Formats: sequence, structure tokens, C-alpha cells
Amino acid sequence: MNLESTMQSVVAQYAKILYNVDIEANQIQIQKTKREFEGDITVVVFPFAKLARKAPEVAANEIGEYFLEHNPIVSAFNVIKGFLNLSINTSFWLETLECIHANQSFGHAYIEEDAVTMMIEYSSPNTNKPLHLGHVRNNLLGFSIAEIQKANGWKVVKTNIVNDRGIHICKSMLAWKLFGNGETPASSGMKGDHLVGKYYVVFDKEYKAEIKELMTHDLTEEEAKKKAPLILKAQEMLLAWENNDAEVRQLWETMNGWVYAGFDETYKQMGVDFDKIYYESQTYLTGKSEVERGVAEKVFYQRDDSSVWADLTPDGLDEKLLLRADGTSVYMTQDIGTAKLRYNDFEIKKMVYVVGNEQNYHFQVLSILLDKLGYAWGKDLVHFSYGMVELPEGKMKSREGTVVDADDLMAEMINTARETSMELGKLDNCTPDEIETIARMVGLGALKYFILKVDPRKNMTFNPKESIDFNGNTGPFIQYTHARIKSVLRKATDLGIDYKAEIDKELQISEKEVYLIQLLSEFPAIIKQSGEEFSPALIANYEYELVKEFNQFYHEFSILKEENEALKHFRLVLSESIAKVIKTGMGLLGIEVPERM
RNA sequence: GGUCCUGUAGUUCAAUGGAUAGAACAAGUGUUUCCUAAACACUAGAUCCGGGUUCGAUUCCCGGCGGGACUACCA
Repeated sequence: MNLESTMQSVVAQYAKILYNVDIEANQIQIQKTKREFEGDITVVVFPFAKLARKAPEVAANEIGEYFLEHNPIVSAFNVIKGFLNLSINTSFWLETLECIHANQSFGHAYIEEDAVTMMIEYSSPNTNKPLHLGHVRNNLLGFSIAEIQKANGWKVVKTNIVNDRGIHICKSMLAWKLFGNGETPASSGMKGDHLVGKYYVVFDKEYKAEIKELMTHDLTEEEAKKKAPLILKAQEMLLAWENNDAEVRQLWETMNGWVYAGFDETYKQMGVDFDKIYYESQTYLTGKSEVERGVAEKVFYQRDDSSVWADLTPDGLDEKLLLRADGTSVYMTQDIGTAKLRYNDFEIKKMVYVVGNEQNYHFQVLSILLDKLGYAWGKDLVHFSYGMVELPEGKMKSREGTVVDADDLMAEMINTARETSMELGKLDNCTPDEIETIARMVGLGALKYFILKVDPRKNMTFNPKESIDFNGNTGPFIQYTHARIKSVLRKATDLGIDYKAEIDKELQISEKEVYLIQLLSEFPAIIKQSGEEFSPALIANYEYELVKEFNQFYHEFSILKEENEALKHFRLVLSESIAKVIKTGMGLLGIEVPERM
């Protein structure tokens, strides 16, 4: 029970006593008092002043008086318009801090044995090219919301559906076969996914050349695209794949193997992982049988050309194709198949798909289809939809080669972090290993924080330079603050200061310190809200506010030099609690915080 | 055309229907006997337009205008 909800029910109770007004506790608005006013928390009186037919000021004053008489944690109050500002007893805040300090897993809900399962799908790459900036946003969001839901008491299964079959991978395979000269990751020294991606580009280049050549022979562009020998060969290869042609399958497995090794490295570097990976090659047939079941149950219908459709016009949408006339499956069919496999593998109560907003329509449809097929979680599946990431230079376009590769980006961030730190002489006393660890934490922290602090729905601009700035609302700034607090605590330990003992409840502390404790006490509510709204940004912005507040405090007050032992002790406890909340909060964003930097 | 998302300082981002719309970057001015100056303080600057609901609107509703995505027998 936190202060806010306690206050809500108390105020509701008082309203009943004073005015005989019935109001739900959660209808009472409680907020933190703004800085420029006296007090700690504020009751917004307007709503029930109206019900009580009292002028807001009058009602606010009466409730304030009642508080003073009957509730010892309120030490003073003032009224401005319809806002009742209450000051809370210092001893209440001191007790609150002690609880926070003592609670090892502060902010985390305990996961019960019988907790329900939420499955979160994210990443979902194609196997014909390396991961790029768009995947970075996807992976970071997916991993972070999984962590947040765990903190909120869900059992979470992180999953990835790999699009390992289709014409795209055949293009890479074909180009490698024709132009590759047997090149392998080992022989070329290239990462596997990059090597395969290279041949995807080769295919595209040669294919375009063929189209151009054909167009000089009086073919339109459309015709040329369809008749170019390379595309015909690629389609042939896809067919051979579907028919289990041994040689094609062998090549497919080899090249996908290279790609997976490459992806693993990228995921590892990014710090994301999965509990269960599905492969499209294993799920697409299941989808077909599910669709056939739908036809049998008359949820879907078959046309004369034997293609299968779902009529979604009653839902205000179009008709949607599910199986082609030749019986092959489309994207939607695969998602249905994957859903069935997952349903069999886990007891899923909630399904979350982290997929870009260009697929909003697709998931609207999928939700309806799964519901019609009888999946309990179909109706309210969450499409966690996010916007595009752009660079300051403009949009990414694969054709113009302006795609930002995930591996390159991470390497660049780490390099910048290392260079900046070296320049500032911050790592002078570190071993090469320590330097690498810190550079990695800071570089990746900058990237992650910058991306996660933004509302996912919005398209955003990723500015590498700005993200790694050590000032402002950035990851490194928060990491740095954590390291500083840890440094103070180390020194305190060296000086033999004991800050595990109880805090003196009679201590006089400043408004700023009360504000910091109040901020800390809101942390669990922030995590809860982040979980409900699937919003890592909420946590990121909270972290920044906390750190900024602490920095001001830190400059205003000395900690170790304080003469008053009780006060010194209190400030150390406060600092340690803040460090704990920073670490926990950043952990929910998938960001590591260094002990020193 | 239809559907969905979005519009806040020069820029990048905030703001459960609440008080004088917050930060950061960029610009300008300061602060180092100091626990990490990779810090802190100060100055200047914004809700696309028009209606409506409300004691009160950046937020909710309606209508414009601008940006993006989707609207494939591609995935």
C-alpha cells in the first residue's frame, strides 16, 4: 500500500464523514505537490467539492483541518484554489526510506508458482541479411518490455520467429552459388550474416543488370522483371526447396547456419535473448492445416479457384487471402500456424507481438482470425507497434545503401565511448579489460537509453552523437551518476562509516531530501504503470528525473564531510537506495550500470 | 479514396483532464580549497488552425491543415 492509494481512501472516507458524499477512492486525485508550492502531496478537491456543493477552497480547508486533527502523518496544510497541499511528517519519510533500503528486490513483484504466462515475440529477422537499425529498436523494446512484465509478476516467454524460408533466402543462395567461388565465413573472415547479406546484394545488382539488358530488347520494365533469368532460377530454387531437393536443402542449411551464428553474436552483443525460437520452415505447414480446419468449421470459405479467404467485412475490414489457388501459404497463414504451435507448447494467457507499425493492419486481421479459430488470447493480443528509426541524415533506404547495420552501429558506439573516456582521462587507472567492459557498457547504454526513452509509437531520429553525450537525458549520464554514488559508498566503507543501522527518526532533513525519498517511493508504481502501458519510456524518464534530482542534491550537500553523524548516515542510506533504484530501473531497460567509470 | 498512427521551444524528447506546459541539446553568463567538473546554477525560447464538452483541455469529441504507415495471390 503506497502513500497515494492510502491517501485516496482516507480522503474518500473524510468526504463521507464531512459531506456525506459517496466517492470511489480511485476517483480521488492525488498528486505530488509542484515544486513552487509548500507541501508534499496534493489533493485535487474540485471533483467532490462539486458533489458536496461547497466552494473548492472551503472544502479544501475543511478537509485540511480534519486531516490535522485526525491524521498524525499530516503535519501542515495550505490551500490554493481547489488544491489542498499537505505536508507529511518527516518521520514518515524516514520510515519509508528505511523500508526501501531494507527491501532487496524493491520494485519487483514476486513471481508466484502459478503465475500466468505472457509470451512476447520480438526481433523476427529474415535470414537473407544482417540486422539493421530497425531491428535494434525492435530488440531493445522487446527485451525491455519482457523484463518489465517479469517485474510485474508475469511468467514471460521471450520468443523469436525466424523467417528462414522463401524467395529472399533463395536469392542469396543462388547468387552465392553462381558468383561465390565457395566463399565461407571462415575463408573470408566475414560474419556469416554479413556474408549472406553480401550475396543478397550481389543478386540484386545482377538482377537489375539483366532487367536493364532485357529492356533494350523492347520489353517493359514489368515484363523484364518477371522474365529475367535470375529471378526464374530463384523461383525454381524455391520450388526445389519445397520439394525437399537434397542439394538445395543442404545449401539452405549451410547458409542459414552461417546466418544464425552471426545473429547469435549480434544478439549477445546487444544483450538480448530468447527462451524459445520458432522457424518459419517448421510452422508454415501447420498454418495450412489450421486454415483447412477453419474451412471445415465454415469460419473461412473457399473460392472456385480453390483459394481460401476470410470474409472480414462484418468487422469493417476487407476480405483476406489465406491460401493461394495453388495451395501455398501466405504470411498470414504462417502466423496462424505459429500461433497454434505456441498454443500447444505453452499455456499462454497473453500474447504480445513486437512488430513495426507498418503491420498494424496485419495484426488487426490476425487478432480477428485467431479469435474466430477459437484462441482465447486472440481477441486481445497486443500488437506492440513501434515507429521507424531515422538518422539525422534522413531515412534509411536499402537501395541507396543508407541502411545502418546493427553490428557496425554497436561497434561505433563502443568506439566513441572508449575514445571519449580516454580523452577525458577517466580510464587511466584501468586495465585493458576494464576499459573494454566500461566502453561497452557506456556505448551500448547510450544507444539503448536513447531509443527506449522515446514513445515507441512515434517515428524517431537516432542521433549517435547526442546519445553518447555525458550531459543531458542520456544513458551515460545516468550510468555516471551511479558510478559516482558507488564511489562515495566505497569511500564511506573505507572510513568505517556504518550505514546499516537504523535511521534516527528525529532527524531534521531538507525539502530536497524529502523530495528524493518521495521520488524513490514512486518507483513500484512506475514499474506497474510501465507494464500496463508497455512503456519502457516511462521508466527511462523516471530514471532521468531521479538522477537529475540526485545530482542537484549532491552538489548542495556534502555527504562524507557532514559533521552530524546521524545526518551523514542518513545521506549514505539515501544515496545507496538511489543507486539501487537506478540499477534496477536501468536493468529493466536492459542497460548495465558500471560500479566505476 | 479508405483505415490506423502522429503534430509541443531552433532541435530531440516529457507532461493519469489540473496550478505559471517540464527537461535536454544548441546559444549566452557564471560556479572548481570539493565525496568522480563526464557536475551544478542562471538567462532567452513552444502546445498546427477552428469549434465543442468542462470549474479547468497539450490531453477528450467534431471539422480543417501538415507528416508517416497500411490499403499485394511479397514477407
